[in-house]
Amino acid sequence: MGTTQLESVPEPKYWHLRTVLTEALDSEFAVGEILPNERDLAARFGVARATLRQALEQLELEGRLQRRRGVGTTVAPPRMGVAVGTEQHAWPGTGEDAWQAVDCTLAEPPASVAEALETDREQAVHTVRRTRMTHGQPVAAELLYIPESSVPELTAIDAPSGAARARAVLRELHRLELEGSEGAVELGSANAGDAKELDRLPGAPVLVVTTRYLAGGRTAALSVATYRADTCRLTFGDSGGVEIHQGPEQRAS
Amino acid sequence: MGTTQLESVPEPKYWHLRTVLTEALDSEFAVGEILPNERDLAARFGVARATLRQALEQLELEGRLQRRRGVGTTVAPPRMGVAVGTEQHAWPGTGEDAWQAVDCTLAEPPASVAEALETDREQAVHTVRRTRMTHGQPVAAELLYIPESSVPELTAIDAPSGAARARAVLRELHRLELEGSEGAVELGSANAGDAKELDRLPGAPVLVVTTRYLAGGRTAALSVATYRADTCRLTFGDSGGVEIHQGPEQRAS
DNA sequence: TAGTGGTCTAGACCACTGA
DNA sequence: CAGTGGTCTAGACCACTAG
Repeated sequence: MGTTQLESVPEPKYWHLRTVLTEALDSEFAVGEILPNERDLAARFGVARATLRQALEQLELEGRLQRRRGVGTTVAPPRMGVAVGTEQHAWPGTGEDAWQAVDCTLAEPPASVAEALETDREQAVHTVRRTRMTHGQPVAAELLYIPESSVPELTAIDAPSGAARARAVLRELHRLELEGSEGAVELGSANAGDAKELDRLPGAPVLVVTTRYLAGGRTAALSVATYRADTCRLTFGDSGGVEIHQGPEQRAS
Repeated sequence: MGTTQLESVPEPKYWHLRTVLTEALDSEFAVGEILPNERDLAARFGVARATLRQALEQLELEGRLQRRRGVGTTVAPPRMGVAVGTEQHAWPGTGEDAWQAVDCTLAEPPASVAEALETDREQAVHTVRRTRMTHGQPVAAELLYIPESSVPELTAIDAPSGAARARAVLRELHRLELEGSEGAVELGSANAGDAKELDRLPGAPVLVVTTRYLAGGRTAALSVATYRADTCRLTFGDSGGVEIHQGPEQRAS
């Protein structure tokens, strides 16, 4: 006899579980604390492990939990506010932001990048790979595409590749007068390369920030940065941004 | 279809499946086309249905697929660019944006909202609920919190609630001189209410845009808008934003 | 009513971490 | 090594949509 309650609109078990766990996290657990393992939790709630995991995945997506294979599930700290708006009027790599140049290559870009850059497909571009650290943790991996024509003085630079060359390219880019920028934010999933740099598994949810930098009436550079969606809150505008934590469910009927 | 041997780092089946399906979507399917059902697809690839679903979930998260219960899985169109940056210097509800007022109530706010508004907890706020439509589809649900002190002339307005009152509150709000705004974007999951307005299931991934509007040296209004992460690309800056579609996997080792 | 995606189960094995 | 989360299976039933 299964129908014991559930009113007229039966709620999925994993969703109800998410609510229960959310309340438990708010009231009974401290940041960094380790939860019981999945098998114990599933038994305690009387559900299959897969169902329990579905609830944990939700909470991880919301930045409430952090799961590490071989270690356990811990209560995550509030998301870090990461400024991306103040850079809208500054070249990448200026200021004291915590970007760290990793590598730089010169090659033909993917077709989609060439299109966005409005260059010929054969036009080579410098591809600078950078990592952004905040509070000692990697929060973003970026690919910066700079057409050769944006930094013509660089063709004869010494360093063939590596971080030194990346910094040289940025230095040269900053000689241009930035006229403006525009960008977009969307949800994506980390590919193998980004996942490794962000210390996550492939497929982890990321916020993809695409920015086009304008100078000399053209697109002088294009940035595609992937931010860890579980740990980051992207802030725009003058100060650090607003921090709102959704309270308990609104509007139950 | 050579046996691309899995080297020392075996790739999960669902991840490999995601790659294969991505390539198939790029080359063999048109937008809106219906895929074979999950049971057939799973059999075709020789995996369990749950594994196949894990791959489909990834693709849905990336905005490549759209799944509807009772109907099927279809190829999703490219994400819509939705401007949120140009509003940074305009009050909500001005301009020709496709917001539609739904309701308005006057009550004490949740604690987290009161804190962000920098008001006393007992200070009542107008809560305006709006929906944003683009291309005939709902893309965002918003809760706009306006302290009573921001629109004092409104205390004696006629309409007690409903869309009419919502519009009246906005009208009154626009009499203030906007001094600036700041905001943040983060990943969240739709609660029951937002999910219904966005035509999604609870837990669906959303981009939560929190904006604080400044006027008279105070926070005059606070907006919490949830955008459908599967169909929306949030654009900032002057024009429509950059559109980059990640090509095939980079950097296989 | 037939067919779809959504939920759930009870197992199994694997990859990784840390003692 | 023992214990953790990650992957995978082969089923089952349910909620929803459309003809």
